[in-house]
Amino acid sequence: IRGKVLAVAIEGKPFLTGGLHPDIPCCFTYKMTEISKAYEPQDVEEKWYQSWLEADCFKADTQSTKPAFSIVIPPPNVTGVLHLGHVLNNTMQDILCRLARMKGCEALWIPGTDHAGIATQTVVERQLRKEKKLRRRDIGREKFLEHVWEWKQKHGDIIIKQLKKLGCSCDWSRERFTMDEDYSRTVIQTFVDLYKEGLIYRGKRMVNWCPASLTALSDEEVIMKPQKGLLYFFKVEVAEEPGTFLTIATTRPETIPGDTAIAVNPKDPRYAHLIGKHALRPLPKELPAEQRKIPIVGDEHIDLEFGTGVLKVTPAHDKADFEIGQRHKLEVLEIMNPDGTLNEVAGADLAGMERFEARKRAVELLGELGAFVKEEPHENNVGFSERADVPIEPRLSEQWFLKYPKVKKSLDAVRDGDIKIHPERWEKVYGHWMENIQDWCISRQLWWGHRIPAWYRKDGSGEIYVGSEAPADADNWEQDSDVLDTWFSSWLWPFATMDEETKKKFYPTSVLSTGFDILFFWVARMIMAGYRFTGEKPFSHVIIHNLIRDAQGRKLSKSLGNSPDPLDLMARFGADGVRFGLMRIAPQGQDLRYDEKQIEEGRNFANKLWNAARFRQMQGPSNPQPDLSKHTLPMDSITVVAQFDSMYARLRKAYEEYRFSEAANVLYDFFWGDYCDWFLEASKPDMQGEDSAKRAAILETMDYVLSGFLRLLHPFMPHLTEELWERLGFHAPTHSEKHANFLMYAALPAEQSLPHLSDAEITDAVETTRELYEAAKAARNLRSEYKIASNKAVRFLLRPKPIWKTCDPAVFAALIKAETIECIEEAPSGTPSVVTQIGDLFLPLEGIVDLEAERQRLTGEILKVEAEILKAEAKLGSQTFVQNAPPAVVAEHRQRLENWITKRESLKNNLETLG
RNA sequence: GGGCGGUUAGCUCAGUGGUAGAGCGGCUCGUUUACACCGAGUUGGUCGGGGGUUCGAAUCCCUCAUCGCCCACCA
Repeated sequence: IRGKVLAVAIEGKPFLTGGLHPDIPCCFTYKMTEISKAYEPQDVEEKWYQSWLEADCFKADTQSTKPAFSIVIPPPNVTGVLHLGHVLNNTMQDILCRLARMKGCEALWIPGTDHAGIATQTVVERQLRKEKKLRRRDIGREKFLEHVWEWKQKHGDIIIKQLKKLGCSCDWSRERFTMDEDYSRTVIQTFVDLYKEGLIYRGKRMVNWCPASLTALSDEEVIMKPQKGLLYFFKVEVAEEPGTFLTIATTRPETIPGDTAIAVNPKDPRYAHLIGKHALRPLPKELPAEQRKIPIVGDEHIDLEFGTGVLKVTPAHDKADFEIGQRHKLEVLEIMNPDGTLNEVAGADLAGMERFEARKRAVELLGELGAFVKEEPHENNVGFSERADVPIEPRLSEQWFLKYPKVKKSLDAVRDGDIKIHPERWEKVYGHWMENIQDWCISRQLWWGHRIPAWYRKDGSGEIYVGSEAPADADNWEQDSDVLDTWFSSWLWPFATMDEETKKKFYPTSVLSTGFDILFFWVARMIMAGYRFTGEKPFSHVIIHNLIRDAQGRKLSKSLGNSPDPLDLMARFGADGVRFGLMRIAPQGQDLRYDEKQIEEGRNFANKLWNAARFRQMQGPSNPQPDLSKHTLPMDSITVVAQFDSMYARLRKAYEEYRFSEAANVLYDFFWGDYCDWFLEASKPDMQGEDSAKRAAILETMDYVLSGFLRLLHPFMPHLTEELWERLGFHAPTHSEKHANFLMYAALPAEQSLPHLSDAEITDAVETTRELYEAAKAARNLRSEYKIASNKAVRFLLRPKPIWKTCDPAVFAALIKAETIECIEEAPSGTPSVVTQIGDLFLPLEGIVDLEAERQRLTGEILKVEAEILKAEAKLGSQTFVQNAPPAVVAEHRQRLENWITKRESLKNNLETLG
């Protein structure tokens, strides 16, 4: 189209009227689409995710010559559905990956899921019981596992689909599952290697037994909870001294039949003389006294202060007692079945009873025997099974254990900064755990998992075979029925997910992002596995984020019903809105309180950006690759670009420290405040103005800032920015020729936007603009004082200072909604005024002004200013300050004082003219 | 019992030595052609208490209080 464009209409409705001057010939072709006023994310997000997938944007190339950046996803449970914690964690990872691509790295993000032994098995068992009234033992191992696999096929990719909705740029072609064939082979081989090295051994030890899941658990899977219970006191007779009784305090009277000693501290004067004698255990009562006779031993570990200072020792059912038993070679008497019921050893009265029932019964029995003394309320810590949420039972059983490899190396790696944990304080926690590390019980009495590659000879010879394949004469052997702890597979995750080629390019990985709750379960173990099996660290940086809590500070949980569904949030606010909203409040090192308001803010910001882009689009086509050096930039443009640069600098710093909320806030504040509230508002008059060069310069500025901002924001809000990038038609140097059209591969903007201007020119513009904007605020304040409607244009008078000469009156007028600004030399009498750095502003409102009120307002101002002056004078009057403070600080105070004094003079002057 | 972290506006939190900040909420005004998922203005704080270092402390040190978390075999 060549000619004069007066207006543009779409379907008969005027669309582009205000933006073009009728006398300016235009030459452009412009594909116009009507843009809706509010951003509607759903279609946009779906569309772009598909486009990225179709163009293979997430696929990492092992042959690439670009520097590598890699992350492995903390594999969510295959049973899982997305919760807010996943959203937080995976958004962070996505941001880092997308940023890396824009920095010119070859980024790989490996996704996958974890088979989650107990969790998955429990879910499937429950379903089986509900739907088919079957228990797993009814159908046998093989059939049961078929059910689990079936279930996994059906539900296993739910969480993966949800991650896609969130916009995660994982390389889905490399999705892994901890029970994949390759992966399983690695797990088994690992076991075999460690066994051969002597680090894995089998032994009968005290383990944490879960009577509900019927399996052993690692120490990490046990959660200590304070419980209100009772401390029971009962007495036992000393066998050698009939009539002498010892009173014992215990929380677990039901284990009395399992007691094989009484222990006292040898330093305890009350009891020391009894050491070596015997006591008569009251239960089971049917046993003859001779069989109830147990030794009284002396042990340093007995606390003289607690209870009566006499401890009953139950080596089979208490960890500490077991150790005392070891020290004194005590008999180990098991009185409990795996499911937590008492067995016949406990005696006829208790046999078959559930453990808590048995406790009550035992107390009754003691009473009947006259051995019961008293009970007291007592609070103690009881270990609960993390999964089943029932008290665990310390139990002696035959299990497989791992002596951790490379402990020292792993400790040093973090201590020496080879692996950095963010925030740093977690390094201490890590160090503490590593220093007190205990052998890891790795066998689980479950079916769902990697079966332990150990075979026992059927002939009872006790011969054990451990290997990655079954022994040749398999018929003579029986495989161990247990499986490995899930974490025994996940600790290999960073490298077991990679083939040789991938490892060469992408291992060690760059960053690992996870919650602090699995620092020991997973992170520490991965480090040790990394050093042991690859000879290298598995990752260089660990980002630890904290828990999301609700507005009341409670943990988010299904049972409390306070756990919002991220899919619902994404449907209502858009994935980008959820991502951004959450990132803005995701500080490190502290739990974050979630409130839907914050997600709403994310959505609002998306809408703000959408409309700012829409505003630009209405002014005509944008320059795909804006170039500021071709224009004479007005002051406001220089300022906003300088603000963009300093925002970008702060953003880089925030990224360096992995401070995502800082990064999000920096982006938010610049765009909403500097760009929209000030720059866009200031530039509006020039959009309709006569000066085409100026208009072009401003449009170029908008293009420059938008193009840069979209790139910087992209990692946080990938869909929306990609959409606007296309709509505005921007181009930038790309890091992938194949994906040149995608914002997601665009190079980041230059760090210096105005290299053609001198520092002085920039500082000058920024300073002047700041004064002008400050003055605008003061003027708006004055309008508001006099209740002038914000849409009403009024006349202002200005007694200018020299700086006014460099300001654009039209801009100022627009900012303060002035009909005219008339420059004057003398303060007019009887007129409300405000004192600013660009001059004294007067608001002539004849007849409306309450002079007395205005006088009071000005007097109040003067008082405030005088207080400031006094403060400043006191400061500068202090010799110690002037002598000791840095000269720059002193100069700053001097300048401040001068400004206050000038202001006071002006105010006084204006007050006088009121009459 | 050991360790770590928090305590700043009504709420959620920034702010690591130089004039106490943001968002939300509250209140007032406004539908002006980017945006009511909006704009303008305004109201909120002796920075948990006490002591110390310093010319100067929300910021560094000590101490107390309080809340939260992690670790630990007082039965």
